[in-house]
Amino acid sequence: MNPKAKTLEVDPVACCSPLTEAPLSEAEAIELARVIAALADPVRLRLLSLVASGSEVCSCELEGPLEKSQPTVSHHTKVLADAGLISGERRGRWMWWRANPARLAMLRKALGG
Amino acid sequence: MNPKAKTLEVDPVACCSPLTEAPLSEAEAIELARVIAALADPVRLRLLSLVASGSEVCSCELEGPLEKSQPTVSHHTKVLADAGLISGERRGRWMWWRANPARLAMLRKALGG
DNA sequence: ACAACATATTGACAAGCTTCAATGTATACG
DNA sequence: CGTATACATTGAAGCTTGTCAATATGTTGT
Repeated sequence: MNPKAKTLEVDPVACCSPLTEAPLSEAEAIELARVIAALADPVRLRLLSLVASGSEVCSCELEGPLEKSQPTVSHHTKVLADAGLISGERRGRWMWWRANPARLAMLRKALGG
Repeated sequence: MNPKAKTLEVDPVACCSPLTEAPLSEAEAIELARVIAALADPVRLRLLSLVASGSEVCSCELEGPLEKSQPTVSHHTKVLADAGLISGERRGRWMWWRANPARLAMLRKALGG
């Protein structure tokens, strides 16, 4: 449909069997690493925790707590959204972000859950 | 004791409350990101899955499956060990690696488990 | 002591990442 | 329409990372 859509181009809730059970294939490892890399940054971890511990957060409410510039916040929300960890919805001038719990659950399962 | 010891300089089983429950502090986020960054690489994910799905694996058994040079494998084992995710023991000429399940459990918990 | 082997370290390079200023795009309100 | 607001994109600087050749360290057996 949309050839440019990068968000959620892969299954959001299943990636690979727990890495404690069987060796990962190279393809599985690449896909999993892409999601994990989205979390391998302190600013994005805090951003996600702000979004996930609330119900909905708009971008304008993130610059303050994160102490980062507006382009930097926009960049990080994009990385997290491309990894399927958050989803954004535009309402008026504001972008409202919410966490995707299933995606985090997938990660925990891949990590041996 | 050993001022050079980088491995496990932090609590291996507790880092921070689940990021779905409360916003992370900056210090918690930095610490957590350091561990997650160790997993944000396809080669290290496959390495860890090889170690964790077996009981014990020696470095010499990793170069083949990973298709990486010996220094590269050594680098990756060091990164994972510094993050507390695996532990190595030298027996004779060989380094034997095993996974630290508690460390993975800590990660899953921090990710909302 | 010497040679062979397994692993660690160093140094170097390419690639990627984080950050922000500047600019672009889209929405809302007079 | 024009202006203000919220967010996205671009481009560039500085830093980090993954990789391997070369080399060093440590261990085993002769």
